[in-house]
Amino acid sequence: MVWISEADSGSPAVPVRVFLFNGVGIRKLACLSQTMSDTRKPFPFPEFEPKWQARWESEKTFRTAGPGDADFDPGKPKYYVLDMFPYPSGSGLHVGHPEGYTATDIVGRYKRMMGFNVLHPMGYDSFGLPAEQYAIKTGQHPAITTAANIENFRRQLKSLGFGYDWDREIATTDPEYVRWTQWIFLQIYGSYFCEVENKAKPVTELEAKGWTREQIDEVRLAFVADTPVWWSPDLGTVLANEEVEEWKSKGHIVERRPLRQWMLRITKYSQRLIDELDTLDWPEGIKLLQKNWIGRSEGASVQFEIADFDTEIEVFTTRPDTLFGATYMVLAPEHPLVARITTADQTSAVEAYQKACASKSDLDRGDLNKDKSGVFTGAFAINPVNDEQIPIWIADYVMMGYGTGAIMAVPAHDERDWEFAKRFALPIKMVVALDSNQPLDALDEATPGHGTAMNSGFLDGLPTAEAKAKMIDWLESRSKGTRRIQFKLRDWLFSRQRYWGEPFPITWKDGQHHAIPESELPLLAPPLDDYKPSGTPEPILTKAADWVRLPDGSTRETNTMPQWAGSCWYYLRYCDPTNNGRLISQEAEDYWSDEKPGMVDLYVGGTEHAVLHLLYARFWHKVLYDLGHVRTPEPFQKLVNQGLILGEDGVKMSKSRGNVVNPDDVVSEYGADSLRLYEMFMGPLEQVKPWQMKGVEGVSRFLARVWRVAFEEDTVSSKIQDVPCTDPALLRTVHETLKKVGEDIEKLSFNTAISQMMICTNAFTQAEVVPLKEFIQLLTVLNPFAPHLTEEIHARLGGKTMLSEATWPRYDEAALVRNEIELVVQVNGKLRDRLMVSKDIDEEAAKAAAFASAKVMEHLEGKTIRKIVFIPGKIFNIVAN
RNA sequence: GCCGGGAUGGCGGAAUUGGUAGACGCGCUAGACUUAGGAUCUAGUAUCGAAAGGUGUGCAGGUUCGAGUCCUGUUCCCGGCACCA
Repeated sequence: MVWISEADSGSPAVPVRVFLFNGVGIRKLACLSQTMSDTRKPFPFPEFEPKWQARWESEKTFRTAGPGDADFDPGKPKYYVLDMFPYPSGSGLHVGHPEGYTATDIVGRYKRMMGFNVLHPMGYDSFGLPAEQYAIKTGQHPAITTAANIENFRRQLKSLGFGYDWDREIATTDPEYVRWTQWIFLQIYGSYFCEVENKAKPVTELEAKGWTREQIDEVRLAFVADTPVWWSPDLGTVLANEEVEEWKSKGHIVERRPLRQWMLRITKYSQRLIDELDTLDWPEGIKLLQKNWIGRSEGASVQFEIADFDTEIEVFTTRPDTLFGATYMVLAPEHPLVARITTADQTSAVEAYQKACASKSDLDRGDLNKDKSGVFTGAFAINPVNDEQIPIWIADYVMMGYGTGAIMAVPAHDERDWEFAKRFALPIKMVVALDSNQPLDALDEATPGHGTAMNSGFLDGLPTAEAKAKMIDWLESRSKGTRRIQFKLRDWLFSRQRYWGEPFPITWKDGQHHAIPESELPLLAPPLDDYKPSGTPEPILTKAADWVRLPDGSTRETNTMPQWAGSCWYYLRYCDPTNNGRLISQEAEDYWSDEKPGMVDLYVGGTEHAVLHLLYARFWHKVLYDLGHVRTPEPFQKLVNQGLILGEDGVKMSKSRGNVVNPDDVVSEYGADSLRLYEMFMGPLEQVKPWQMKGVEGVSRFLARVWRVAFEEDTVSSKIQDVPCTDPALLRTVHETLKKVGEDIEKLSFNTAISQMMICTNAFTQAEVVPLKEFIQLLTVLNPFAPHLTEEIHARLGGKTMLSEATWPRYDEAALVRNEIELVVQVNGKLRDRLMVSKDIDEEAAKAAAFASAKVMEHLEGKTIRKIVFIPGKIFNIVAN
């Protein structure tokens, strides 16, 4: 039997059944279609997949009842399973999307069948630079292209049969969504970080204490600062550090320049962002990535006086124990003190060097890793421990952005300082003897390790850890330094000069910024005819003069927020997506949170967001938590990263390589169920794996076999009988399948679950009689994986209800029991025989059976038995020599 | 350079966590049904060997009655960070 449909016509096809048992079929085929391969379907999915999708949609099968809904049952346990929502690009869904989406769909459907109230929503991260670039190219407003792209994504997602609650669909560009993104910004803007309580609090508390407006602006979590930023003249915006590479690789110019920008004080949360990772069920690798990104190091800050100047230089060091070995100092070329301390005869050299550095990016600096460069300022600092005068240099291996932008150089024990000292013939003084007994005078490289202090006055003889502590105490007692913890994490550059983003809900008057009233939210960007970058750092919204100028003489902030803003909190909005009075109702927030630290039970998405989205979202969530708007301290309890799907050639899919697989093509050729199943059967979810079209055919054949167990031609197979299962082996296979599939879904081990269902299907194929009840149990556990096919078979077998609403079948422990097992007999650990024995055979009986085996005796010939190892039910090992 | 992850048949991958290596699928081989097969079904398929049997989880050692799994060293591949003081 073959099904024919006009798969490529784009309209829902009416399938024509043709039986190919004679030549008529082929002639019919030939005239109905140009190429046979396009139209041969082993089961009629082009007919039933859209049918079931339409039914789920019209019956709202996957609608989730929440607090406030009439059918809400507060007694049901909640389960929140979330996908990283897509950026709706013009090229549509990539096969990487359905990988994670199918995984969460299986878990969501499974949890529903297990009796959970499952929240499994979908939406669109629809602001962003690419939409604006496209708008510039085509002259169409980004709202139009974005809407079209969303529509295409929605169609594709629906064609895959995902059980989303479409009533909760959101897009970050929706005005109602923008309202709450801006509202959260105002909460951040209206807060400061209280160091005592280690949390954010409203700035109104400071007002009450009599702080001035200027003082408050200094501590807000959202603030304006002049910082060197990455600016792209042809994109017309600044970029975050992390975005620079991406746009550069697309051929855009990116340069460094100081600009006045909005920043968010994420650095205040550094310690909490590290500590609270421990409460989360995330891959250790991702936790480590975040920890390294935040980059905590413990040490001390030390004050160095400058000879002949009434000023000091502060440095940060993780090795205060090596202070006696500091033989020179280095300032970053941009350090504000450089101009002041440089002596007249060094000025021209210093300025030339500064200029050379300014034209280099950080990346170029990195390339010069090996070759140290620098210039002497002519000034000297005084080492606080021994009052020695040490020269002050400037060099680009010291960066302004970390620590204080100045270091004490200890060339004997730091590789970079060593190279620099060698290059410029600066003194090297050894102050730590390593634990290994190396000769102290034959030093030919830096020794950064721990050891015992030497040449260090009051520290001599102390191991590094103690020497550090003692030195800090010494510095603190003389007010020349303090214990200090330093983080690599920088404050978050939060403003962009683009059009297609949320405007800041801020106005300016007399050089001061003000929040606009909540009642004026959402503040939407005005329509513009021209989004082209002007080549200047002026935000594009500046062009909308009428919008910018307000009647009271104040002006609007013209920067917009970065794309991350919308994705920082979307998981909250899904809980209560249409609430116009609040970000999320108290009841919804309360119900969808539980005792675990993270609100979302399972979050699946790509590794590319390991440090950006996942760090930003945690930060926003913590601010909202501190201010009492949410009751969990973390957003995502369990995180799983799906592995990248490579092209058939084993490399990353890309248009230029021509190895991109379009999900639409797979769906029309093999059906949505085959695509879903294949993506899950490829291998472990987290693993990187190449696409194989032959593999899609393989799972498609499996689904066809399931179909053929039920149907012969187009009638119900005579093998299907509504009788008790009398074959214990078949019954055992079915119950093993019920057990394993459930356990494997819990472990997200979908590939092995599918393999078990294949085994079960093969057993049904070979059985003389297929008991209806057991077959439907298989269909039920297969339903989360292949929902359309299973619903269709179930309905055709007379099922009145939908499998999607079935309860998960429980396996029967009794059906799993085997009376006979295979006992493996080994001689010296090598397999010699397998014996069918009773499942609870004891050692004596096992021994008798083993020694009755000719194969075993053959290998024992001429040997003395030394030992016998018997593992009941598994192994009988004879050790002999 | 530093930090992670990985290496199992021709291919994607299994292996109850120390107990029969290669489940399941792809591919391949042979057969059956066919005018036909890129459909379906049956059997086989790590490797050497005619067989008995030997050898096999990147490589070299070690622990153990027994190692893909644990320990030590090492090579290669992938990802991240990269002068972070």
